[in-house]
Amino acid sequence: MSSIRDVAKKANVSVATVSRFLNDPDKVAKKSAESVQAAIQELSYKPNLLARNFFKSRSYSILVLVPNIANPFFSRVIRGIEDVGQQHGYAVLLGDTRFSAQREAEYFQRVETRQAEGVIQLSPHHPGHWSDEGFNVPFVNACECLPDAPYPTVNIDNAEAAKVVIEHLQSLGHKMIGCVIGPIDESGSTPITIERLAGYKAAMNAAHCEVKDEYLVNGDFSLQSGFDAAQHFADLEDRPTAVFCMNDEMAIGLIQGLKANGLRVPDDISVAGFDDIEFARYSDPSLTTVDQPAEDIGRKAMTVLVDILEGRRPKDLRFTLPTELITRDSTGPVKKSRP
Amino acid sequence: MSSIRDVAKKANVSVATVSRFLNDPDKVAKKSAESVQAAIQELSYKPNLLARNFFKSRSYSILVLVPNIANPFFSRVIRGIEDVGQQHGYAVLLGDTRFSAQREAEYFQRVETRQAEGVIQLSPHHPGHWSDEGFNVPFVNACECLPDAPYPTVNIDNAEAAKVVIEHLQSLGHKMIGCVIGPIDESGSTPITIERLAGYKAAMNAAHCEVKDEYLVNGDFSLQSGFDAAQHFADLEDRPTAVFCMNDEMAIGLIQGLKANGLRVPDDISVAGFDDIEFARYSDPSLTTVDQPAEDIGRKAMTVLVDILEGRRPKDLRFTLPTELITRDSTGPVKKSRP
DNA sequence: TAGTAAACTGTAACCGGTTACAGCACAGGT
DNA sequence: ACCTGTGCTGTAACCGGTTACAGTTTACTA
Repeated sequence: MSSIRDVAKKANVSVATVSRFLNDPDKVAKKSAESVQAAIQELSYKPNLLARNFFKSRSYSILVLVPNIANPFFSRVIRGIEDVGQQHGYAVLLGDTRFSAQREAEYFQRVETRQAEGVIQLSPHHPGHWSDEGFNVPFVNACECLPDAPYPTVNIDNAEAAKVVIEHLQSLGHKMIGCVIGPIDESGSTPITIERLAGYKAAMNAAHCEVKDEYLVNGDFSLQSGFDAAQHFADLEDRPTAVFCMNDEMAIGLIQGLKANGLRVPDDISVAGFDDIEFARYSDPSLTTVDQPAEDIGRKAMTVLVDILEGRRPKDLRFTLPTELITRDSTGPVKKSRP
Repeated sequence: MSSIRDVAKKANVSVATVSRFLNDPDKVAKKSAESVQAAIQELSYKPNLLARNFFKSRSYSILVLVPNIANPFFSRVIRGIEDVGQQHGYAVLLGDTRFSAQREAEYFQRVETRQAEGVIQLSPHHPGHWSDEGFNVPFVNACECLPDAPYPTVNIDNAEAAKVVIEHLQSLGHKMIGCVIGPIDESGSTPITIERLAGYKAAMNAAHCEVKDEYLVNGDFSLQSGFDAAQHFADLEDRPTAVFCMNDEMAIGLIQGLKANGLRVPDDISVAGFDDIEFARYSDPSLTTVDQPAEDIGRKAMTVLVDILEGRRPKDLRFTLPTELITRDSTGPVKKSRP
């Protein structure tokens, strides 16, 4: 494998000239440039970035911590991250944490040992949890963020988006509206569940709709948990006429579960989801949901991280991206009476 | 940021001793070990892996090239890769190529410049396409592989799996069986389409079922292309009684499209997919499909690559993992006559 | 033609680990 | 007392780039 010194020898110049040619060709005379170029060709020389990065003490890599890579919403966020990273010459190291704090800590080692320069975390876990120096690590939190985080966050207005969904259901005449929530934790480490729940309750209160305990069902964002929730609602005496699910997977699972219980969507019960994953359009009925700009969230998060890494202070700590209610066929007007 | 020399000074030993302590504590005297340990603690020293990797000329990273990260099947493969990588101390660099040869080439630079030691490619593109030295790069091809590739491949027996699906449909009485195929290219760069098509044709021929041109519809593995294919079948005079789709997304799209055309699944037309993504179980009707061991494919591919990187010759070049037909509700017996 | 600024080039130190090699201390055998 | 082997340690070279600094050439001006 040829090195810069081989090229220098072949081109009859010094290593410094070769290095300069590679980094800023304008700095070397035309004649030198030509012979260096020729030597590089001939030896099919490729600079060893391990050496360059070592000297510069930079890895040009960033770490993405994602709780579940198999979730199509996160995949899209990662695609956005990746795209901006590639444009700026940063590689993306993938860390699928599977909701395990231990795995998070393992991956975080990469940053402490300089293999990654910064972190984008798609969960709300604070880097301070992993190491004393956590706070100094270039860090951006996306998707699920604590509202008072001391580092940049990129997400949406979850409460507002949930409120818009509930208001949509209310505009169709629904008053008894259930909700399949995400994992919830008193310590406040599950902000999206908490925020979307707050939006749900705010809209319910504003319209003087009662939020009965039995309207709330715990889920874990999986298809199965949505399916299971259907049984609960089907068994209720005073069944809600509409159910808001905190993501599309649970909504799709719920719809199948309701059908399995002989209930029709939206005739007997309307269902709304959240995220607008691609499958939402192709569920039966197609799913009313909230479009999150997943790729844009990723792009923004990476853009902010690149800014930090290149020494530009981001103007802001809070980046809130717009959402859009996508009305499809899973929500419809409430039926006055049941047959 | 403290270096190994700082630790050596504080512990009153040489840098060599510190290095030895870090790499093989048994090699240093107990007394030295203790004082080095204490110094490391005190300075909260973390070895700079950029330096270590540079000296060893290793990056302990591998590159995964994936045509579409948003596809849940690929996500699962990546999860398997990642898992084994983490176990062996390798980081996973993600390269979402979006089917672009140019992006593939850009990512491949990472290998040429030593930022990644090897490549797992989930498409059938030969590394020789990117660079003259491509052949020497530790390389494993998974998921979609050329049958005569000179490098290790990890996948399933696509022809056999497709044959099993068709035989299942035939056992239900179907003779007119359509097929929504993947992208196809005469140059042989689309092996899964070609192989699954071969399996389909083999089973059809074996049962003396005619394969009419109009039974074959082009798709691109997207939900939308499945949806669009429905129109074609709905318009046919001699409509097939069953359709095999080369992946689950197209099957789910097809089912929705058929319903939109007033056809019932499976009563009017049976539909089978391929991959057994999580959504297959929750489509309506639930989807008969072929389970691919996605995570295992990823695990095996990474295991083979690690073997190569650590100098162990893999025993084999071909790794074929088992598939399983999952019979659900989207396929049913053919109806003798239509109303 | 000399003088000076600008353009270019080369030497060698440097980054922070690893490791070959030589050296030292000590135990045990003769 | 001497030799040998074992266990541990330190010195310094090394990996392949980058770059400060000094030196040389070229171009232009007076």
